[in-house]
Amino acid sequence: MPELPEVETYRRLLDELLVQQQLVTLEVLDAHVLAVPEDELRQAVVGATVTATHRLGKNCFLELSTGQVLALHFGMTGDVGAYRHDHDRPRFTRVAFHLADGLRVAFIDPRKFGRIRLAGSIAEFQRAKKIGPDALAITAEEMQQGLGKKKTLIKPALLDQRLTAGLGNWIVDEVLFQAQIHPERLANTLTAEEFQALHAAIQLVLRTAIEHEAVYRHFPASFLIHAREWDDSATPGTEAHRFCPRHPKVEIGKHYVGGRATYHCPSCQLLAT
DNA sequence: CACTATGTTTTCAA
DNA sequence: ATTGAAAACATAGT
Repeated sequence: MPELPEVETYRRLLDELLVQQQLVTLEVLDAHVLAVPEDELRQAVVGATVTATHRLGKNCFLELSTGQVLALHFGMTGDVGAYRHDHDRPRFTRVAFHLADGLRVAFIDPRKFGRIRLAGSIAEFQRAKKIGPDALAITAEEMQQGLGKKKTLIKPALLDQRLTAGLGNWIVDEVLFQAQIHPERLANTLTAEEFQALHAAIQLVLRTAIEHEAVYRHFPASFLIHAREWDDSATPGTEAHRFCPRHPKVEIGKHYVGGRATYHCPSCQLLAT
């Protein structure tokens, strides 16, 4: 589930567990998630101390005492865990960083779309990956400048990490719902007021999600996310509710925009201006 | 078995 | 240079 709020939550955990700790062993259980040769990574990591953590969009960085930076991307299913003994190792742990006191920090990723990279600096990584300003840092004016020129639908534009980094599929739907903008509006037809509303919605959604450590079922009832199917029947009281939080009689629609499943309220989010 | 999935990257076309 | 559609990646869950 790693969009910006999840990655920020992971970063906070990694910060607590790793900062000022020395990495003594690199355990690679599945090299598929490594985007650098294993030996090179081991050489960079073993013996180094983590001096700080950072986040940019959906990327988390571990700054090493050597000056190098470990860049973690969690793909679609990445997660972070901690354990002390092999028999407690989380399922789907692909890489583990061992600390001097025995704690092991796991990079977990069932579907293996996540990647661990090495970079000289965050700035270098950002340039190489063409990552835009973080979604929590970007201003409404910058958004208007970046997205306002795009002759594409607003939803794919918001998902484009080069324009603003950190928004993923469900967050974009939530943001567009909160800003009451239809996902298929052309980006270059949005007004300054609409960019202001988008910016405010991004702040609201991201801050709320981080506050709840990205546990969706704890989000306010005013959020569209409850119409998604994930947290359904398993726990009583968490069934997907199919109606708009603002229009109890209007069913949330599901269709595909830019190839991605998209939920929106046909009453709040109109195509015509 | 059929189908979906929170993300990115590539490829091919218009 | 843009934009878009589709496929690919690897696998779990329903």
